[in-house]
Amino acid sequence: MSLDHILLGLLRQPASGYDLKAIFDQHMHYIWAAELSQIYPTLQRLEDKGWLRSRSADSKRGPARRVYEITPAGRKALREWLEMTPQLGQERNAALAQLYFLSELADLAKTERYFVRMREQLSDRLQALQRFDRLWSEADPSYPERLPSADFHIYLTLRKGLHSLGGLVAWCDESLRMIRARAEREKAADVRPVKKTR
Amino acid sequence: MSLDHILLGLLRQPASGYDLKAIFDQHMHYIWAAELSQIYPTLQRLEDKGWLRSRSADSKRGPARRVYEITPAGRKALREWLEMTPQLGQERNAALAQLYFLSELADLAKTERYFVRMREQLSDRLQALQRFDRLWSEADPSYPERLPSADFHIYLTLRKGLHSLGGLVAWCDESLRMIRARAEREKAADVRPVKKTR
DNA sequence: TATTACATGTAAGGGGTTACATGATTTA
DNA sequence: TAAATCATGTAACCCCTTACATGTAATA
Repeated sequence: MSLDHILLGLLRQPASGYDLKAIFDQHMHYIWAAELSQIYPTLQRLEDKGWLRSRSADSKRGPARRVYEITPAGRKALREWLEMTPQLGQERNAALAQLYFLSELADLAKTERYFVRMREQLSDRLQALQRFDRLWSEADPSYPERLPSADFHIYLTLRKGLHSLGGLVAWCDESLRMIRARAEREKAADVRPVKKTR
Repeated sequence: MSLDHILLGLLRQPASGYDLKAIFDQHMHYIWAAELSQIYPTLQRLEDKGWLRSRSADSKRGPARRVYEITPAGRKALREWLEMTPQLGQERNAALAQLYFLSELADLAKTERYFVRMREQLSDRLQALQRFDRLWSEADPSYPERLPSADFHIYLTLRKGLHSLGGLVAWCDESLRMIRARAEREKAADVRPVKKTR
């Protein structure tokens, strides 16, 4: 049901399916992903439901655009969703599941590689958010304390990304320290007995 | 594909579908969720594929248990999955989407309520993890530095939970401070003009 | 001339949830 | 005697992804 309500939220401003895809990719990628093949039928369904209305508009190239907009009934549904308690979903973290079983490989160097890669991916994302944060703060004198309400709420979602990615990068660093200390101990425990038994 | 490999990982120890459900709920809830209605057909499919084998075993009450176990081919598939780069999925965070649009309600008290509830849910989870962490550390003298390899990897997944939940609770606290400061300013800006225009 | 961007869709299939069906044994 | 636990499964449905179909206009 979440995609429905996200589309309602975005369609407080009129937009086509194609436009919405661009918004998902450019501005909401750290919150929700959606493909065009899911967006188009969802828009039709929401229009059938009376939560959206659409009109045809011509485009410069390609077929005519279908531009959707929220209706009063849609706005009511959106507000009801927003009044709900925060919708925390179940965890489904494949990367964490890999780590859970990674001792199967019986090779600490593989675990170290896992964290090196993980850290790279996370810190790329973190740096992108930090860059966005910096550009915003430089461009907008009201940032962050006196932002208009809509921007302030978006700013809070940005802070979430910075906090949780920051925490995860710190986790990687801590883990790498522990893994390397363990590797040292393994090496020491491995070499000495061999020498002794010779 | 992740559930397949998680089941392979768990079935290095023999277990029935019913047992696996209990493991998901009790030990893997912060990593992955699965329902019995998904587990049973998946086990059959993995057996057809040659990654699992099963035998019938009688139970004290209810129908006979079907106990599954990984095969050498399954272990190969598991290891290949573990060698893959960490499988970070796309974000799909409904609660964050709610916050993104929450200015629609035009009521900072609603935003404050959102964070109060969010903080409750997160700190419940955090406290459960902290409690588990504490009990483990008290029960196991090898904790955490000299844990056996399998336990050490599970410990690292636990640290992830502590880091990211800790970061999120800090985010809630920071947000609540900012929201309350904003509410103060709103009140000040609201009351004075009214008095003036009278 | 080939690729990219614009623009809308359908079809097939995978992954997951909710509800239903069945029935024995233990506990309250 | 009713409820909870043990135990296995099927059916219908929803959400999402990948692949396919179609065509125009600008850009490299």
